[in-house]
Amino acid sequence: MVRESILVAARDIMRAEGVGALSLNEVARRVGMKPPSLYTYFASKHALYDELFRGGMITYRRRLAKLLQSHGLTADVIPAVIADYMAFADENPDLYALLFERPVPGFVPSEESMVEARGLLEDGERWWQQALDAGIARSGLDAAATRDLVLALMHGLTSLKRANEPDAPIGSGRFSPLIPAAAGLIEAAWMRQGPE
Amino acid sequence: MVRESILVAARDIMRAEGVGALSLNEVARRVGMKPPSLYTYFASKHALYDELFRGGMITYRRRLAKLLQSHGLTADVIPAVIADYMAFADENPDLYALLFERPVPGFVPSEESMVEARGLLEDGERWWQQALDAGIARSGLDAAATRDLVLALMHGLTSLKRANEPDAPIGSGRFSPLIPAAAGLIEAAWMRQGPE
DNA sequence: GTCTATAGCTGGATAGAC
DNA sequence: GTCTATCCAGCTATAGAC
Repeated sequence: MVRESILVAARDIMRAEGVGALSLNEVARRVGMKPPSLYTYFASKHALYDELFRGGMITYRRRLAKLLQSHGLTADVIPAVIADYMAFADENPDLYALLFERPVPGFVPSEESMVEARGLLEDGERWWQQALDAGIARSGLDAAATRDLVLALMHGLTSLKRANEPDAPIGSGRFSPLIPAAAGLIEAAWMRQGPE
Repeated sequence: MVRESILVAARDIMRAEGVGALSLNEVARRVGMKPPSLYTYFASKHALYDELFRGGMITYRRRLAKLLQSHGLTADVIPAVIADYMAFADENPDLYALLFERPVPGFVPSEESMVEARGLLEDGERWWQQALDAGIARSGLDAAATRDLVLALMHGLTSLKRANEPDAPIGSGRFSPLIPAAAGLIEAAWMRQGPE
């Protein structure tokens, strides 16, 4: 599909040069077209960004759901959730930046895309709600706040890793080895077993 | 000073349009010059970025040192450190992005600037080393890793706040109200008083 | 130190032929 | 659906007059 090859070329550019460096001229060059022909497939550069944004959200949302479907959200799965977020960022640095760092001045996702973004947040809230209801976790916060604090921790590790040592393999470097300790923070504070 | 007014104009643009949207043409317009005249003061656009990077690092480094000089790094000062990082980002979104998110493709800070960046990291390591040596904190990690994990937490909260609700006043919104809970995580896991 | 002039390149997007 | 031609604009940076 031509459409697909355009998206692939766009992602290649974003990965190599940065999300903000996407250029339709360069996309056209790579897919062997002249720039005006792209407008048959996308109404504008922002429409292309938007499609990648929505597709990326859907991809990560499914990926996270798959990771949690078997276990539910328990203490022992938290390191895997954090590691998977970091792995998603390493495997898809273009999508990670586009979805979670908003680096394109003036790009605002469409309402259709925001539905997916909100869905991801709602998924997270639901999982934490179940964990809190089941007594697996006692954070003293509501489910949304619990989700946000864990999100901050995993996003912080990942964002710093991307900015400071993007090419460090997972398992080495300053940040990915901290994942167990990060999960340990949550566990020690919220998931200690024993009497209340 | 002309030099100073150029830097101010550059920051205004970065704040309004995004760090990547800085343009020497626009800077010249704002300071009432023609673009070539800027080259009397800065060798290139990257040199301008670099000056802002180094100045921003020095500013934040001093700010953090001032915050910690009286107390040292104790459990009760951690919320203030996190809140101050977030406040620095809200007050200087241009510098925050430039220093801690590396959003400019191709911009690499000069060695002179990296001295400051490394200095900030070393300061942080030193403070945690003192806290660990004094028995104030027991993280089970070395000082550098302890610093990095706390940094991830405060950077995550701040980065998400900037991306998702940049205009929320501190005290409202999804993220800044989580600062006490974030500090509580650290405290509960590492700074619990009492027998080992 | 500031200017004009200009090189040289990039970009997004549209009109209209085929 | 793809193209040529084109518009209009932006940009960094340099040469050289004043």
